[in-house]
Amino acid sequence: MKYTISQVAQRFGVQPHTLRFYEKEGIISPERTESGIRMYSEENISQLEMAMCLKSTGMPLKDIRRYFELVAQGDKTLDERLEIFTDHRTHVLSEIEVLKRHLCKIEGKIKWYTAFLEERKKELSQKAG
Amino acid sequence: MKYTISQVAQRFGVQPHTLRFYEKEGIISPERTESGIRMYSEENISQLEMAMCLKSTGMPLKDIRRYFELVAQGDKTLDERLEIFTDHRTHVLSEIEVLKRHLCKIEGKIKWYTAFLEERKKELSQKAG
DNA sequence: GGAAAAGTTAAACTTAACTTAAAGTAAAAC
DNA sequence: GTTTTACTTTAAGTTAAGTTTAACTTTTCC
Repeated sequence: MKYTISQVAQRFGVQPHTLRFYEKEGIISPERTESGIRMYSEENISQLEMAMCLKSTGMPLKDIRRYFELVAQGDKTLDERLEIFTDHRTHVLSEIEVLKRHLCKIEGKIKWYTAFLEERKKELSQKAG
Repeated sequence: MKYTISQVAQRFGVQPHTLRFYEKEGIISPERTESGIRMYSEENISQLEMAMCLKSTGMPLKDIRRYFELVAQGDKTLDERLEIFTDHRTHVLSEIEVLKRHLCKIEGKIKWYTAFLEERKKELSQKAG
């Protein structure tokens, strides 16, 4: 099964020009029909899935391009690709830790504000009663 | 205890000009000495801590400014401030979920590559042996 | 056959969060 | 007293990841 640019765009929630932009950046280059229309293969789709995974975990486009360059170079780059993933895992784990740590602070604030507002409500109803 | 701009900068791992930039953006405005030198109070420090917490969890500077504007307006804005924090908690939680979900994919790749490379190593040692 | 979608190149624009530079004055620290 | 450090303003530059516009051609779909 092959897909047109707008089908793929819709699937990934982006605009067609974004996919052309990614292509220009050397990330995913689909085959073309004789007349020059982009046709994305199933493999292109799963490449894009990986690209989106890396992107939404904070990998810059130039590093994503690098990864796909290595893929294109075949088996001799397996070690380097593994390294990219292990490094990126470390990065994602530390991002999660940062978020969790700060989440605690935010939840502390929420508790504080909630308690304070609750207290104020009580006082008001006492005065009223 | 009061702190100079460079002491504060060092503490938060930023440059002095970044703190001046935040001031220009209406986030944290320390008092000045008679001669015009910025002196950050303990309160300024804890404000900055909160600002950094919000920033590193993805809140844009303009929203951080808005929060401090509300703080400056006193108790009448408590509800709105609580809402900012509860909304932001939701945001952070969903970011953590996204990261965790994609982390699984990345770990899947790591397993796959590791197994593949392991297999290849075995084959090589068999040929050699 | 006409509308909708796809193609092209090239350049300008956008937003966020700074950074750098220029160019000089003033204050503080040792 | 001299070397840091801090101050000012204004403006331009940077990076990332697109978006928008222009201006026009070509294909495909109904």
